[in-house]
Amino acid sequence: MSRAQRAMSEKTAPASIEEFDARLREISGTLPKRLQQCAEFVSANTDRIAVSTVAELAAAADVQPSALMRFCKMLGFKGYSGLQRLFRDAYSQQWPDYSTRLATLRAQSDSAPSALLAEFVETGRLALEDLVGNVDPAVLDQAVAVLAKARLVHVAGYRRAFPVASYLSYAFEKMECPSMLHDGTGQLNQRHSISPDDAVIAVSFAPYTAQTVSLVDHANDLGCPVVVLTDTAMSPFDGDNVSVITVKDADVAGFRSLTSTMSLAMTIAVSVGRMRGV
Amino acid sequence: MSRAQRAMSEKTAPASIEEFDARLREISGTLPKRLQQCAEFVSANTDRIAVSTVAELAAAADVQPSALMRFCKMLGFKGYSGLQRLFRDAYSQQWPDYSTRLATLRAQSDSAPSALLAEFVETGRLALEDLVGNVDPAVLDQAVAVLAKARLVHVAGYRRAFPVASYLSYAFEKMECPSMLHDGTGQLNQRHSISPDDAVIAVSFAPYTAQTVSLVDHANDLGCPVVVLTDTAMSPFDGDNVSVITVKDADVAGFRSLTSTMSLAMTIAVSVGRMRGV
DNA sequence: CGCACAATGGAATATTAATTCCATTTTCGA
DNA sequence: TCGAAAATGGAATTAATATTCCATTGTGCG
Repeated sequence: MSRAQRAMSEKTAPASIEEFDARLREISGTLPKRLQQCAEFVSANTDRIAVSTVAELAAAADVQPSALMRFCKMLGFKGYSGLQRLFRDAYSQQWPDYSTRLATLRAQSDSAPSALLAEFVETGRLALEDLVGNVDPAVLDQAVAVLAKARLVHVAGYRRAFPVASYLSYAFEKMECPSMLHDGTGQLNQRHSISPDDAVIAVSFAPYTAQTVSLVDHANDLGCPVVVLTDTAMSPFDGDNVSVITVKDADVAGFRSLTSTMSLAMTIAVSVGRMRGV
Repeated sequence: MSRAQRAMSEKTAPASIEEFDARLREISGTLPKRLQQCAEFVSANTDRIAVSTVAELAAAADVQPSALMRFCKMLGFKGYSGLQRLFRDAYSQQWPDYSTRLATLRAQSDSAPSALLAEFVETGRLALEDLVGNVDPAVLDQAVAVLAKARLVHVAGYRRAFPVASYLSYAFEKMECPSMLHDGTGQLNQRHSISPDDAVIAVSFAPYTAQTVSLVDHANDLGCPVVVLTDTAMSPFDGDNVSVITVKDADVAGFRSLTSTMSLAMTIAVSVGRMRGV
């Protein structure tokens, strides 16, 4: 066993990305050539660790798998799997398993409201961070353009999507964009007010309210462009004139936090307002 | 081999996330129970696919690994590895950390909407962080206790506070708590339905809608306890039976992001529901 | 009601990937 | 320049993981 290896074996494995970075900086420079090569490649490609095998990473770094193994041990890990676990967890711990976490929450039946608040806040924060990485600017631009061109914007969203719809409607009103909220009051069917010159923005989450689905289909059949904000790719919204934007908004205690959807909705509304204002 | 499985085997595997989504939508609904369960879980947790083993994903979706394998084949993949490869390849694009992605989004000078989205997200995130530190658990507990004791909860909030009020109303309905949304439809004045056995939760931001202020005063005069969610300590809500919770929700482009208020409102609603459920 | 076929769970097997081992090469001090 | 220790590459071994298979359960139809 080499001097360097002996030196590391006393150390314990990094427990976070920060510790990993620190350790890397600490040993960098004291390493033999091939291991230095590993260090450089790894620190420049941390994103690949979670999704690559040793063989792949070794090939990409132009070293032998065994060199990478030695490098991992140098950092204090038991092997490559240890290093990989760190990066996989860092990525997916962002979206913890809510079924299990909910169980824990329910278990502490005396759970104070403030614990629940923390849960909502944390979920909302992660949802927002996720939103930034998952929205395609091109799709967003296109949605805004479509809505800005419309003579009248129809806003639809029922049940838990209704708060978003109503805020959209408020924003459009404030910016003096002609819009109409399909609120379902009195079970009146307002869809006959939709014309091909208009546009529709619909918000809907699983289980997709039948009324929303049929409204979207109706508009699509008329040749009226539709923008849908929804939760998963499994949504039943489809058609030549329909563009779908998916937002992941995790549930807490059975209720969607709506933070991401709200932020996205406001972005669209304000952008439309600005574009029309010009 | 089942009919469904035969049908898929002719198809070729999705080559992109978009194709994957399309295929998922296509077969969804025609699937047997367990495979539908896979479809739902997978489409709601696409981010986990790249970093999980079949066993892990199956456990999280609460199905057998073999069910997940059948599901993969249904989509046209040769096995789980095929599906995983698709997501691993797409993984690195969304890896740069939050602040990097945010900066990228902001910098898209050709696209005003994405810069605005970055703004909304960042503001919302800060507001959420602020919220946890600034809400007094004791006040929160007291508010929950008051609402949980009520025979009927009146929910009020107009204009930009209305989305919050309507979501509160939705949550109460779902949890089977008797509640009434004062929505102002037809300018009808619903305040005479308030009795001293009830409680009111009102949401209002500057400039405080007169209707909300007078409703709160009315309830207070009746001896009916009131919880107000508002923005500053300067709000005109006051009275022996009134407890005020302030939430700081920053503006972007003239519009409140509502993320904090929504999170707080949901916390209260769920806590009330739980307390009543006992 | 019972038959046939589809769906499912779980264990057995095959495949792939991680890890170790050792022979060979390189480095460095005497 | 030689020898010893360190470093390295690549194959062999071991562990983990994906995949298949089959017995059992559920379901719809005659």
